[in-house]
Amino acid sequence: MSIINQIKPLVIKELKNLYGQDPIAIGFQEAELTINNTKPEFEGDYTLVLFTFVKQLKKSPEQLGNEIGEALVKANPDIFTAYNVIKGFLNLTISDNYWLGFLQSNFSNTKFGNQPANGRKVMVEYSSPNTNKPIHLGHLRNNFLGWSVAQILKQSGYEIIKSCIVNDRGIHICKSMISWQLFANGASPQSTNTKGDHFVGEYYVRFNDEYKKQVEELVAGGMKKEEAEKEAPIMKGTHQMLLDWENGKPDVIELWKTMNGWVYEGFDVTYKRIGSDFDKMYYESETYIPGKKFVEEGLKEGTFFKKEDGSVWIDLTAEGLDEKLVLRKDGTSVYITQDLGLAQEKYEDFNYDESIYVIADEQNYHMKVLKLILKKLGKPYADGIDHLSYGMVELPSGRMKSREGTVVDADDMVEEMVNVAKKKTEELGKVKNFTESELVELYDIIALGALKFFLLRVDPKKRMIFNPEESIDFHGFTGPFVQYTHARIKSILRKGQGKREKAPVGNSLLKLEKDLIILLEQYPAIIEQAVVEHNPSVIAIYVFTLAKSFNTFYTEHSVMNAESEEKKQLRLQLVEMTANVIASGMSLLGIRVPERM
RNA sequence: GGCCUCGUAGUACAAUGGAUAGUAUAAGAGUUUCCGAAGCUCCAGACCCAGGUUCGAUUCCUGGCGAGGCCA
Repeated sequence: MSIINQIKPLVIKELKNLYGQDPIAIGFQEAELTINNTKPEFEGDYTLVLFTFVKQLKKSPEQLGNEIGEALVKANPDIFTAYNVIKGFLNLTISDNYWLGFLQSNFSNTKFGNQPANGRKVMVEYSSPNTNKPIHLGHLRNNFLGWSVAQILKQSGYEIIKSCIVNDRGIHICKSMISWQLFANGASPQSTNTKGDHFVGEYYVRFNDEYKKQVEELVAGGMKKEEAEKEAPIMKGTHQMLLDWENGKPDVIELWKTMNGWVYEGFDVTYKRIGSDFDKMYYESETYIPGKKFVEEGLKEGTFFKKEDGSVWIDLTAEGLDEKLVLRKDGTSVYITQDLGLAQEKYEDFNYDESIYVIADEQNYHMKVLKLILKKLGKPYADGIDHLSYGMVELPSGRMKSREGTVVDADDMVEEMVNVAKKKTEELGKVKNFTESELVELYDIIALGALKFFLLRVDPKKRMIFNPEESIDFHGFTGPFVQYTHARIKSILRKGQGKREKAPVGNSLLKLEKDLIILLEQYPAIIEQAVVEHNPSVIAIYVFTLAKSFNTFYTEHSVMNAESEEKKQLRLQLVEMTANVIASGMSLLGIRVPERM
């Protein structure tokens, strides 16, 4: 258990001893105690805020602080060595022996921070691509978030099923298909040497160009715009194709399969490159049918109702929302229909305790409705549904728009980062003895490290801005900074191999040594926070802070030329644990760390 | 029109009902005979506005202004 959580019950205990009442009875809970890191300008490691008690106990903060501080030190000399009170704050100093004991029992544990299996099963649905366009920067945020949250939960003892729902049907897919029929002349990704998803994406764009042209021609011929938009031959063809698809017309199905196949080949390359993987794929072309069945059941059971025109609805006015359409009058499904069916199917497949949906925040309302409907239907899994809502990645000018060609393509982005990594590395000239394949791997590690860190370091809920003019930095609060720190430590450890036997207790810690240990000790609590919040950014921030703290220590104190042999052993342990925790934290973000760079 | 987010240095991001609001970048000044300078040190610079609750509000509440999103 982390030291901060050990302190709380001790404080409660002393309060009880000192003031003769059960503190819980007079309103104190452990959770209400505020204990913070002591600010660097004051003496101490952790600080108890005293204002909370002042009123109930009718004592001045100074008096309270001194009484509690003295009692704590007296009762727990092995933990606390000193205290001081400034204004309403009780600063506590933790004994060096505690920190040293902690270090010695954990420094070589590469699994520090992991938790044993807890028997809970969680599905994480992420990525969820559309088969008519390649993956872009916004999808990358989704992929990295989903993968990382899954990893964080996995290391914390949860059983994880990563799933992906592919949007592979509907009018938009037909647009790409008809465009291919009209313009491709039988071309394929192979014949044009194009990545499959990009190939199909081009025909989707081509559709829109042609459609616009046809509408303009019709309008020029005297037709009204709305009518022209319906009458444009390419659009009529698309609608026909959708009908043919739903009716299973063989040549349409064949084309659909072929073109989706191309897209999947392209996606596979990208997923492999960025490290996304899934345990279970779902396809909307399959889930829309259970969705309809789901609605039928809801009708029978009475939660849904049918209007005169035959459309099916649910009334959510009692919940402060409105009436929501779940099936169109022609019997075709809307988005929510499919999602209802899919939720049911996922539960039947895996019997999960929790189901996390990594979906952009523009779907907040939709997800709220989904959960609400499932709840109204009394589904046992409704409460376990959790929307991990993330903000859009925007350009300085606003949202990315495919029509304006401002979409940042994922493959291009990765490629660009690899080039930058190569250039920067060559400039520094530290990799002369690397083989060609080692270099390729290193550039990949750095490039993806920079990209993932950049997208994960921000609170998922907040939208973030990416400026394509400035390529992602390698200095400061970045992945490569952390990776570099790791490489430096590994360099030290190569020199000090086999020399990390136990250091004697009683060694008094210098400030920068203690700062590092305190941070290391907080790692499990940080992971816990990331688990509760489903938020990888706390890990990114932590790992950066740790790397920074190491760098400060490193310039000030020598490891291999330490003042004494004991100090050297201690620092080797300290540094090894730092490397382990950096590697561990980065792995939770899906980022590899190099031995040398 | 209704509902939901969000307003923190030039820029990009943190944190917190509590001590002087952190970090990075960019700008300025240093730093390499000594374990890796993708580093380190110093120096500047911000809580949208107005009320309210509180011993204490950047944080919670209300209103305004501004940005974004969703619904029909």
